[in-house]
Amino acid sequence: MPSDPTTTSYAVLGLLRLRPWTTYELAKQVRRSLNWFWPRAERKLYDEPKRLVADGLATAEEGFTGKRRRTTYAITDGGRAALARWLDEPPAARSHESEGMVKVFFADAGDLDQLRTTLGRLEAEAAERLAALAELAAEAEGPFPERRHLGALCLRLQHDQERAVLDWTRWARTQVDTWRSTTDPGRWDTRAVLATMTEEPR
Amino acid sequence: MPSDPTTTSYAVLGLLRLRPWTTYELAKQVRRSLNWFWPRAERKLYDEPKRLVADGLATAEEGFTGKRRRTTYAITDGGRAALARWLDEPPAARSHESEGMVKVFFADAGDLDQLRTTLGRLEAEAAERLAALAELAAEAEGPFPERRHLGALCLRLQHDQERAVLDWTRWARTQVDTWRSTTDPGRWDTRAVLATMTEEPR
DNA sequence: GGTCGCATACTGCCTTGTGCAGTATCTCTG
DNA sequence: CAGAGATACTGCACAAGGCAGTATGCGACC
Repeated sequence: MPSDPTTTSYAVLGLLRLRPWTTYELAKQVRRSLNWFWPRAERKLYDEPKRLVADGLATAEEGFTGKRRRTTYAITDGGRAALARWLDEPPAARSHESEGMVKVFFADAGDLDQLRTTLGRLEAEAAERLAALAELAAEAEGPFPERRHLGALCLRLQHDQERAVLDWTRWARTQVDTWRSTTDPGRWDTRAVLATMTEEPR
Repeated sequence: MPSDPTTTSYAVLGLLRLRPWTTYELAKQVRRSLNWFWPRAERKLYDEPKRLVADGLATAEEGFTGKRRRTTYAITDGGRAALARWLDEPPAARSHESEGMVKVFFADAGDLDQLRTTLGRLEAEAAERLAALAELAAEAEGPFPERRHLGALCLRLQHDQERAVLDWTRWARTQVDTWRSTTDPGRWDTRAVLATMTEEPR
């Protein structure tokens, strides 16, 4: 017997609820939307629907494009029910991974130029992502116009977070430029920066 | 021959550069600091130093507390060099995981109450994390006062992102409260929300 | 008509990482 | 002197990532 469905199972199930998909289409759709807050390798998205079928949450239909085999997956009533139940459960804690921040944190193992380069790369990344989000927001017609309001809600958060990162990279750059070295911030007022985080509204 | 060190390897190496640690101490230190932008299970942190030793980047010293075995790891010169070289490499892309956002995105599989509950949980989580960050910022003396400026830089970003999430949860709540159902936003102006993301400074 | 490049549609395999259970010993407190 | 919590790990099963490899379909261009 298969173990409990994972969040990734439910994410795929959520898409299957909208319409049937082949795994290839599923993978592309995930890259457009879910990838922002639930990134999963394409490889994984080819395995996941099989598990859903094994659990009775989806069905698989074999088809052909000429000689090429093609599996289309669709949600079942049991899948729809499981999805609705899952919405009630408390979500797992958020998690952020940023190798760039690890490099900033350990910047004192290198020099100021290395730190500036890392900050520049983080800035470029944030700018690119913000541009990609703006493009998504500008699209007049997405594939599911009846779900546009939910997309807008999610896009808004993604955008605000990306904006925060971009603004930070620029601020960090100006701050670091006043340092004497990665180990000596000179007259930089560390305490003042920290204080802004303690004297804030909740 | 072991494969290339991972980001996690370098993260542990970065801490070993500061002083020698036992894995237990290492795990606790990671939870305090790195966990915010490079979260790794405690289990992994027990394996990682062994690989560093195998690669010649660290050394292990067996010790005893009474009868209890205890391994203390320390960085080598090769480790210090590898760490400095690693700082030059472009960092991997950031990645954010939020099961809560997946639930918001697929909220149309459930009702408004479920969506409101999920938003409430996301808000509580963000508030807790923000409070934890404020506490870290308020600490007069951390274990490495000479690295306080780097900690402040990282803390600032973490704080700004958390703030963005908290503000969003509250905004989202007010918006959702005007909806008729999860599938019908009523007079809510989806287009206006999306427009704010396209008409912005870069 | 042919072939080149890109899209479609997967599978295998190895490594990384998570979560949980289990096994000790040490130290402090009442 | 018992019990609770901290210290210090290991084993195992499963989730997930990354890369290479194997096809076929289809449209563009010569």
